[in-house]
Amino acid sequence: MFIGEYQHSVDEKGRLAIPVKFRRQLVKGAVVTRGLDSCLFVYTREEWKKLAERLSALPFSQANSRAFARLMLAGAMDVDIDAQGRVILPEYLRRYAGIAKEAIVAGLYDRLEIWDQAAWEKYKTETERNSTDIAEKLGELGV
Amino acid sequence: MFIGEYQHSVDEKGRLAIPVKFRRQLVKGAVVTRGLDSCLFVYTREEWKKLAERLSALPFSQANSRAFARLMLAGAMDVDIDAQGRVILPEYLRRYAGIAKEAIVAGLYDRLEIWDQAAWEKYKTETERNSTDIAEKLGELGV
DNA sequence: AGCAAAGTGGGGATAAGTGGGGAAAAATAG
DNA sequence: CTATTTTTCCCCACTTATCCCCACTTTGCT
Repeated sequence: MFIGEYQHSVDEKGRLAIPVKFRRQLVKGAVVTRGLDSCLFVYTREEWKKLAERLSALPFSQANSRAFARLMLAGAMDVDIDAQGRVILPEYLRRYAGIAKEAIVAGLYDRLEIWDQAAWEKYKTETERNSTDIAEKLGELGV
Repeated sequence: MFIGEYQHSVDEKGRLAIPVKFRRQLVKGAVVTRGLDSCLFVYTREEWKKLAERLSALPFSQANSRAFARLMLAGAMDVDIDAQGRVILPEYLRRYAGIAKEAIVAGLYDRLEIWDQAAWEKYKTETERNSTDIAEKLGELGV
């Protein structure tokens, strides 16, 4: 399970260090995808497989499920961790998440999220300002 | 398992390099056919066999399922990977997909798709605009 | 303060991507 | 049936990108 928030830099080759705490769970490989709110999601291979199977099971005769599966599956990239504990983020994913130099790696229980640092700060302050509203909505969900 | 999105060029002889990550699964040969949304589908021989059987089992009485089966079955072409990891795309398939010079090879779990680069970009931006409800769809999948 | 472990950057070897030439095979005409 | 042309396939070579390894820096702990 992934918990915590870490700041790391992305070098010129697009490499990003995975925090030590998360490495052991990802040595068998990870899958990085376009996530929501302009960040990237990182899943273990097993977690990803479950998701991909559900996506590929969507009827391919229907235009919108075809489109959805294409975005998710083609947008994904499976990556390996090098000897220094880093992964290479493909250029198109960095561009999608607007990751320049400094990135945030956050653990969200069953996945990691990778954010551009500035975007993360912005998102956090906005969310904190709205936190009472969000709390009310969570209440509606029975939490 | 095919995932990810790769850009490759088609040379004057109609040859297209298969991304390294996909080659091992296709060394035994592949089948390229006309796909949906003006792209080409690529299956392993085994996957193609399963699909072809399902297609030929479609109700013969319905005009549109007949047309669909014809599109895919009649357009299919058996291709081999050369020593450089490339396949030759027949002229009629390149014309069908509008592939000029730059092509995109996308992994969609159990098949590859080959797109003309410009067509792919266009399709993606249009789809992204229409799927602000990605979150909802992910929710439906239980993610 | 010193040691160890993690983070970061870069250089060199190796593999992948791409284009083109030539041999073998096939097709067509004489 | 043979000769010439065309097409297909295989191999070579150059360029570019990827991967692997080494080394320095920083951080945290004893």
